[in-house]
Formats: sequence, C-alpha cells, structure tokens
Amino acid sequence: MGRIPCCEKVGLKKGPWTSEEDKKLVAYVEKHGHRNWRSVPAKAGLERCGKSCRLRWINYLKPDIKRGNFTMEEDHTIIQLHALLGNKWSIIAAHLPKRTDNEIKNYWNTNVKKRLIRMGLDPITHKPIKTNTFEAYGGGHGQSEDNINMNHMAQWESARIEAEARGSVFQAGSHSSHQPQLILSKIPTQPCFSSSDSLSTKRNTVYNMYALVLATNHDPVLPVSTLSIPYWQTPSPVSTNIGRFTDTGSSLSYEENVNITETSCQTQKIIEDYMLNSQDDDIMVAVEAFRTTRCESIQELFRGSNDVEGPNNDSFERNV
DNA sequence: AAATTCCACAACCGCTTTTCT
DNA sequence: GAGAAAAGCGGTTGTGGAATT
Repeated sequence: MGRIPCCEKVGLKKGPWTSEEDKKLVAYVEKHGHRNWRSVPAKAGLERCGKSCRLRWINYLKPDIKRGNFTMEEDHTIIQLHALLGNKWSIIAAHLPKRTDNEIKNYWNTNVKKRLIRMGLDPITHKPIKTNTFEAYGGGHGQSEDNINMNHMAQWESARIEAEARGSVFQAGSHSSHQPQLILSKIPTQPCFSSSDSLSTKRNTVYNMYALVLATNHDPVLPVSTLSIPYWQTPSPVSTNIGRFTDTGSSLSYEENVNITETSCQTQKIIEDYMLNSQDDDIMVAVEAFRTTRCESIQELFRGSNDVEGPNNDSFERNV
C-alpha cells in the first residue's frame, strides 16, 4: 500500500518505556480513551508512534492485566488449547482472563515449549518426537502400529510422570488453596486398546485430541479436577462407554457410565462420527478432519464456561 | 570479583485483516 | 467497490537481570 510505518518517522523514540512515559500514556488514555492510536502520542506528549503506544497499553499498562506467574490451571489451559489451535495466541488469551496474547506467547516460548521438548514431545504437534510422527502414523515405514501405539502411550505416561516429579514447576500460585496438581496428570493414562485393533492407531490420535479438548472443560474451582473421556472398547470399533478418570492426587481412578457434560457429548459425537465415516487411513487426513470440526467444539467450550467471557463468534470465525 | 552464559520478557517488525471514507 | 488508515496478530529481537564459570 506504500504507507510509511508510523515507527519510521524521524525523531520517534524506540526501546524500553520509562515510568514517565507510562504515566503520560495512562493519564491520557484514562482521560480520553484511545479511539485513534495514531493521534495518541502527540496528544499525550509522547515521542512514540501510535503502534508502540497501543502495544504498551495493551500488553502492560491496561489496568485489568494480570501479571506474574501462570497458575497451574492457566498452564493447563494453554497447553491444551495450543494442542488444538496451534499458535493462535489471541484465541488462547481470550480463554485466559486478564492475560495478554504476548504474555502467553512469551510464556509458551520460554517455558512450555522447552518443557515439552525435554519430555520428548513435539511442541507443535504435542506428540512424541521421532517414533510417533504423522509420517509414522501414515504407516508403511517399517514400524508396526502396535509399536507406535506402545511408544505413544509410553511417552504420554512418561511425560505425565515426569510432570508429576516436577510438580513445583506446575505449581499454582502460593495463594492457591488446594494441593498443587499436575496438568498432565489430568490427561488419562491410557485407554484400553487391543493390539489387534486395526483402528487403534487412528484412535490413539483421536483419543489424544479428545483428551486435550476435554481437558479444557474442567472446573478450575474444584480441588480435585475431573474430566470425562471416552472409553473405546475393543475390539468393537465404534462401541463406546462414557467413563471418567478422577485425579485424586496420587492416582487416577476410572468410573464408568457417569454423566458427562453436553460439551463433552458433542465433542465425543464429532469424533465418533469421524471414526464411523472415515474410510481412509491417512492420519493427516484424519487430523484435518478433526481440525475442520474443532471450531465448533471450541466454541462450545467457550459457551460452556460461565466464569470466562469467550470470544464472540465473529472474531472466532475470523481467526480459526 | 569479573566475565560469560542463560533466561524471561518487553518491544519491535512485517504482514494481514478490518474499518473508514 | 476501491483505496487508505487503523487495528490486530504472530514471529523475532533486544535488553537487563540472574546464574554459572
């Protein structure tokens, strides 16, 4: 478009903001608002570009911003939503009240990403590195599905155990009234797959996706979080019972045929439908199929959350 | 104690999307 | 509807403090 970026104007200051500049910006915005950021610096007496002022306000000065360590629940939500959405920081931030997308992005890059790598998980796919890549899922590369499944589950369990051992890292703020619990411990250890099940590979993937979806649907107030997951019986390919894993802190117990939330039912249905209808074995197609349905699932998650104001549908559709 | 490395986070940059005229 | 401006977004970089050598 040939526009000159505002920050390239001569004489505008760059770099860290001083407390004086912060005061000027806060005073101006609180008094006049910020309808037009380009005009803000001049009116506020700042030698900054409007874009810089906007970012400073949004990411740092806005009064309802929560700063400091991320709680276990926030960490949990970030991991699960990232597994579903990828680097959609603004959408993830919409589900974390008072956190900015920039803060979440930084937290991801400096903390969570490294943690996943240490655990042998791909920070993009959230799946074990090497032995369980999508290529491996595609089959025909020398590794049996059974081995893949075993590796996959072993990796998840390994990650969960390591996370448990590293409890302090996941620990909620010191004000938390309940025992520090581990995000990954809330992902069930393993569904009962038969090694003879020809769909087990695909199921494992869908299972993990489903676990991740549902993991965002817990009640953060409860001292002991529970989550509902499907229990895929084998060898029957599509028959399901609805069960619930309960994290007691020291162990996971499983309860069959419990009531689950409407959201969980809907998500489960999406996945069941996929499993019923899909005829192809290409895991990439499976993933894509899941992606195309995830929008609805996540909107349901937002709708189902009473304490969090989710993004409106318009902006959501725009960004997904 | 000084130098170096590591880490977290604020800020910038470039691109895309939305809004305005 | 077209073009320009503003806002939004995500990747990347720069900086300062902490930890290590």
